[in-house]
Amino acid sequence: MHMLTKAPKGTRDILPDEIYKWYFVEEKFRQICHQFGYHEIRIPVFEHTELFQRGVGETTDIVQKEMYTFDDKGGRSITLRPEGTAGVVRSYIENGMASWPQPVKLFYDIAVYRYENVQKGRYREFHQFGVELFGAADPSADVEVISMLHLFFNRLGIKSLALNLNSIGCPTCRAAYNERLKAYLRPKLERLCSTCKDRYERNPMRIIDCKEESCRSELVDAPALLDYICEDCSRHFEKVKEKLSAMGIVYSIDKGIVRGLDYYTRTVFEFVSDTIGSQGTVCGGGRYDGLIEACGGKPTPGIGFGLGIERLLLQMDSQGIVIPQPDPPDVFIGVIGDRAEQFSESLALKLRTAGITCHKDIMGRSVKAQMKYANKLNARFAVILGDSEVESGKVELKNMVTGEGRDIHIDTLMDRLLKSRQGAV
RNA sequence: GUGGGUGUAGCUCAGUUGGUUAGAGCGCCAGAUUGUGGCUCUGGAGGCCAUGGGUUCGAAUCCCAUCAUUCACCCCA
Repeated sequence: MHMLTKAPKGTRDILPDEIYKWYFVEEKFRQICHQFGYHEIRIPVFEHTELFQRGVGETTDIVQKEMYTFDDKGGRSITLRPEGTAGVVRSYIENGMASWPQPVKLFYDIAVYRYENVQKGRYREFHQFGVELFGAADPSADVEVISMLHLFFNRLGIKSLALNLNSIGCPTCRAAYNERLKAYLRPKLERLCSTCKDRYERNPMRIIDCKEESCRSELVDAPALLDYICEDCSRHFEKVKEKLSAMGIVYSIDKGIVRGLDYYTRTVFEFVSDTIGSQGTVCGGGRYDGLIEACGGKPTPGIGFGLGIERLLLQMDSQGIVIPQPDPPDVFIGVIGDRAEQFSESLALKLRTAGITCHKDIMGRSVKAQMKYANKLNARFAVILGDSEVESGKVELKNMVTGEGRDIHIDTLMDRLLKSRQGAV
């Protein structure tokens, strides 16, 4: 197939026969956000490249090799957003949200862009729900965010996502840990892979995450960050766990969660599926108490998550969750002849004005073809308008499910259609 | 960036040891006597057999390359 008629790698069309699923989860997400006090923010698709370099982190894969970056005609370096947090943080600072009533709770529903090789559940353009909560340092904030996700998944009927939890400490205890880790690794340094040698200086913590067999074997008794976090961080984490348990939210500790973004602090978490392929992380999030300051704002605690919509839908599909399909059209108006054509156009407008979903023939087809079309549309009723109907004012209102027809006066059509929605035909 | 699988109609797929004009089902359009859908029947449209080379008298079929797609590694949502 030619390039001209082929969507770029990693992108896809969401067609009408699928879009109702998107509407459904989007609506559920909006609902729950409003219930938890979040307001929607819409941010640009692109930002200055420096924002992501700073806000996501220079050592991350996202910044090092996955960004869609280009120079605009004014010579500025621009990048398509690879995630939502950085843009929202920028907006928080730019719009002086520090002087809004605290905490500031925002949510978004966006497309994001990463140059990666595609596979199941991974695309170059994909979609995320996300929230960002600014100004609340207390463990209550962590727990509220997680409980919101818990409720969201429950409402969608999703049962089998595992919640994994970790704490990656604060800059202070992490620095101490990094020294400890480096001391552990120093004699083994030569046997680590090349990326890990690089990480050793820049971000040793991420070596823990390396999947290379050679590195893994060197790491078997490496110190785990969670065992070395400072007293404050530890107390914070204990509170989070305690509160989750009190709310009956089941979790497990995964000391391996490091998060790909540099500015995460303390609580990090994931909701993971084992039924949607090897890319099972449906939602990932955590606390980023250093990020706002790093981006030029006043020191402000923050916490949030990103939730992959494609993966969410994959998960629902893998569980056999049926999303309700949109209501079929109320009525199809078939037309024969010029006089009826005029009449039917006015009638259709009148019905539509009253909120009735009404389709009519605009192809000039035979009655038979029009009825076939009405059937494909799944219309609940059909009427045919010809000269005799226009003259007499009587039409046959045909129930397309039962096949029964009944003669009615055209002036009562609207009323009957409205009533039929309540089950009375 | 690295591996494996797959490329034939809008979709799902047949296509024999290489042998005339490449098929089916679904979908689309039209018809089966007057102005009525679903079931059935008939007909029609729709293919550079991914692309480019090669082998051969002859290639959808065999070989090579490229591209696309898909799964996986890595990483992440």
